[in-house]
Amino acid sequence: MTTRKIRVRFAPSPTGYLHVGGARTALFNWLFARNQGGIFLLRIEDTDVERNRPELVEGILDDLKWLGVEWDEGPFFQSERLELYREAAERLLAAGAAYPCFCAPSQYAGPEAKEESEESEEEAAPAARQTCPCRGLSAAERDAKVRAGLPYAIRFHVPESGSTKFRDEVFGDREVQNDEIEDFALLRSSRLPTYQLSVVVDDIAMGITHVIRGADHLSNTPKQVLLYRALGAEPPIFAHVPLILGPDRTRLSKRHGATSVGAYAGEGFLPEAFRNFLVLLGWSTGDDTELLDTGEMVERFSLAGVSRTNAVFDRAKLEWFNTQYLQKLPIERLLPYVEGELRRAELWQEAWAGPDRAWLAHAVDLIRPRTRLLGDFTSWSRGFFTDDFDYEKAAREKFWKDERLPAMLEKLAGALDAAPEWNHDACDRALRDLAAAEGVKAGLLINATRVALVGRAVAPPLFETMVVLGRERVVRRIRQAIPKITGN
RNA sequence: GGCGCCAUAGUGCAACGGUUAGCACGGCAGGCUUUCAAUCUGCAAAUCCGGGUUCGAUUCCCGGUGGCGCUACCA
Repeated sequence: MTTRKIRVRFAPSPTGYLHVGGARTALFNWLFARNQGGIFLLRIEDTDVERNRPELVEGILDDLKWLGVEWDEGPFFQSERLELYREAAERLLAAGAAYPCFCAPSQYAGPEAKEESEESEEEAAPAARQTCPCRGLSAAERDAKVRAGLPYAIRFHVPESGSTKFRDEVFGDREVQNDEIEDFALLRSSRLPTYQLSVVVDDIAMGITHVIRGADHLSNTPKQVLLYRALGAEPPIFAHVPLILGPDRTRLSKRHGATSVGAYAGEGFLPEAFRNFLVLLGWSTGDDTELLDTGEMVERFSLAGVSRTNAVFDRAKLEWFNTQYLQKLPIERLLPYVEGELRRAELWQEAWAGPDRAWLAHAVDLIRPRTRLLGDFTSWSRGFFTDDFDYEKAAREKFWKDERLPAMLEKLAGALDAAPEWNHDACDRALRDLAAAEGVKAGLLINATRVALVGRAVAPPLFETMVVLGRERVVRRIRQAIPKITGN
């Protein structure tokens, strides 16, 4: 096979945050590089001055790091390599592979014009391939226009016959007739390169061997292959990965709610869970394996396993993955995430990093079977970490109805206060003895007490909760709750 | 409009000429009784349509339909 070292790249443009589609592309590139012992580099495609937002770059890098996708080289910025693209364009111009175009940019209709033509129904222009009139200009005419100071773009002269072939590891060998390809722009009249030019120049310069990117680039690939050849380079191997769609099967966008990686990080998803979910969108191991740790992912990833079908982003499944990781993550890996969550909620206490670390671990282990997101550690389980919590309405209505409760809870508080020991069995015995003496089912007291202790109907088992909270707090919270029950 | 790609339960994937079409999420129904968003059990649910090829098509070919993409001096 090839002796050349595999080199791949992820090339986002800072026109927005890192969205899930881009994240998945980055992940695939990274996995492929790691699997092949190759190099993964990062390149920022910031050649569109209009839409470019430099302040967004840092966020994109942060999101990639959060995901665990780390680059070996870069980030490289195209805005710092403009001279390279200009030279390439000039070279193609000199070689006759490109020509200056003096047309006004506006005469190339954008999306709006397209909609208009739909309204005017039938009369849609049969426009096959539109050839720029500037292509036919004689050398003298061109010189005259240039000398007159007319602004011009540089356009690639696509061969009028023949076909262009390339290899795609996902979609197979492709072939496109050249007469289907329009003369595309390489350099804008502002002397800034278009994507088509800069991507090829850089991929050549950076020795990229495999271009793994979204399938939305599939149709434009022939243009780039033409450019590689015109620039005297061998095209890389391509691998276009299917798109990620929203639940309505249209391209994922803000309309579908959170689409940025950062939003999911902020919502309390674990990076390992998010990554696992992402890798299975458009790729599979070939068997029924779903839970894959980083090592397994790297080991098993291959372009052959990439699907050709667009995938719908399913948040419910993402939450399931998160739940899985939340349950299985070793406590020492989970604790830092919980700490972050508690800090955000302003509930963090320094002692939990020191002497009370074991207590925190105990509480987290008790709470986690019922958690799906990190936020669950500060929402319904808030009462474990602070006295400042409230009694959920649904919980009060469901478990604080019996009018005998205030009296019984007062007795329970007394019994617990006097219990010879403070552990699961002692609490259990104290409560059940009381229930028996009062002639009520233990469940009545258990459920009412749970609400008194943490304010929720859905919460961990009671006696372990008592152990975690400690005798003093348990007795106090039961007594504090009593008046609220009466008034209910 | 033109060109292209894709098509298995609601969703993500398996089955790459022969299976009762498998797994997971979600859904629904029960169990547990110390709540449920925890847990256990069970159930429903798919090969887009029409032609071929073949002893045999989810699978190969053609047509249709649908979805998506591209068709920018955006990336």
